[in-house]
Amino acid sequence: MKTEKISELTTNRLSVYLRCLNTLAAAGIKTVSSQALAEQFHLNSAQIRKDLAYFGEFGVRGVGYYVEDLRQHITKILGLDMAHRVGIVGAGNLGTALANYNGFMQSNFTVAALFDNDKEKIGQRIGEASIPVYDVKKIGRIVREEAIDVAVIAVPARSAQQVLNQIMSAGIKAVLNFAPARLDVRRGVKVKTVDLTISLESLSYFLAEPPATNVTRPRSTVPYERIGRQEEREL
Amino acid sequence: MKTEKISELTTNRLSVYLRCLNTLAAAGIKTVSSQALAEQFHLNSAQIRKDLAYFGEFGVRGVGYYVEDLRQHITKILGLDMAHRVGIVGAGNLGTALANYNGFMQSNFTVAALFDNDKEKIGQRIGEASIPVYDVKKIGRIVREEAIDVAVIAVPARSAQQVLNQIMSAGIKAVLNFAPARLDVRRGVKVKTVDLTISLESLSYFLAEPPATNVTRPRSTVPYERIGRQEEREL
DNA sequence: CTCTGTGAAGTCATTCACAGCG
DNA sequence: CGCTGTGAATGACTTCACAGAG
Repeated sequence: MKTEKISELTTNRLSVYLRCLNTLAAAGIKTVSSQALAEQFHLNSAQIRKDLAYFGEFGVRGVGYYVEDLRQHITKILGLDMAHRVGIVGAGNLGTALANYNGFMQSNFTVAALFDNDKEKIGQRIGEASIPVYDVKKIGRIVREEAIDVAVIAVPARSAQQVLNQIMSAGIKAVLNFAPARLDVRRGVKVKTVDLTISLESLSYFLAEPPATNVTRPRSTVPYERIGRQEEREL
Repeated sequence: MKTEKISELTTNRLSVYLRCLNTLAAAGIKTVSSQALAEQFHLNSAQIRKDLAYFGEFGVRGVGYYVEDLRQHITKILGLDMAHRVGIVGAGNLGTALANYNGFMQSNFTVAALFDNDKEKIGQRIGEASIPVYDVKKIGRIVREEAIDVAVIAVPARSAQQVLNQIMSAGIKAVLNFAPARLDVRRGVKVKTVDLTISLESLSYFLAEPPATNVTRPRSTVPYERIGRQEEREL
């Protein structure tokens, strides 16, 4: 355990490891070596050990890791032992789809509010969970009242910066952004951008490529689609 | 121009450059130097030049790049001069939201079909564009009939591999996957995964961090949120 | 004897810095 | 003289390989 700075690549992989451990736990597996984990999920065993070693010595030499124990450690490290409350800005197609998306809950995230500037939508309630839609101007107040700590930007690119500014002013420190736009981010705030335009255009390049430069991949079966040195950059 | 292998990071950035050039063109700017481009959009000028130089010598020494000319070159390189037809598998919240999403069209993508296994949904038509929902079993035929060349996976994680297999059997070579799952990919097929679980859990880590390791960012204003060596890995 | 934790080596990406074209 | 295109330098991430704990 060395107190270096933790790369985002590492935290992304911790999330993957956690998912793998959940699978193992569900299958009743009690212990697992880094090598077994690597083989089963197409990861690299040294990388697993190194990632984990940043946070402590969780393994037992000659044995491996205790699945349940490691699961709890990673949950704690990722802060998933704390509940998070999410506010989604933009109650359009994407925003409402995300509000109904169940994948949030599994990681201890609850969608507490939607925000929009459309008079028609404000005051409505969305989905089975009946999540209220507030005026986007009230972000500050609602964030406080609802103890929201994570924001999602699901507005058109042209409004994204303005929305982000309001979000940051409300004191939110973690933002998931779906707008295909460059955003200026205040220090101490973390924005993760999911840019579908870039993803699609990059796929298009792959299709456009004349020869088999396509054979960039080392194996035909790819490790968890390589959460490695490719892709998953900040935007 | 050296015919090396092109990294996905480069193609991602080409998409960003294209977006920047569109902004410049809309503002009536005719030429731009790599340095001006870098400053305005928080990029690195050497990287821009290097990325572009992979594909040819588009610049003019002493002048820079002709905006319109470069725009067309990048459009061609990314294969965005060809129309793409998209099939979305999974007509749930996310799938239908994506079907209605307009951002696709701007890059010459058209959503031609949705697929689902829910009898209730099959036969319906979704959204303003009235996109038909087909039985997921008919992927092969519809892909042929509708000349679909890009697939989107918007189904639960447990079905994702099976769906991908059908997609690959239908001859699709480019896939955008939203299922938080490890997928085994056949050689010659490109899968880009957008894993919201990982994104969220990684954000959670940031919130959980006790000290200011938060200050990972070099500048307070971040270059297009750094499509660099951080994030944007394959999953 | 197995498997972790980790220094060292290797690989890949970004940035620097400059020769040389226009 | 300004700016591109690019080799060289730097930096970041991954993988190797092994000492040593259990």
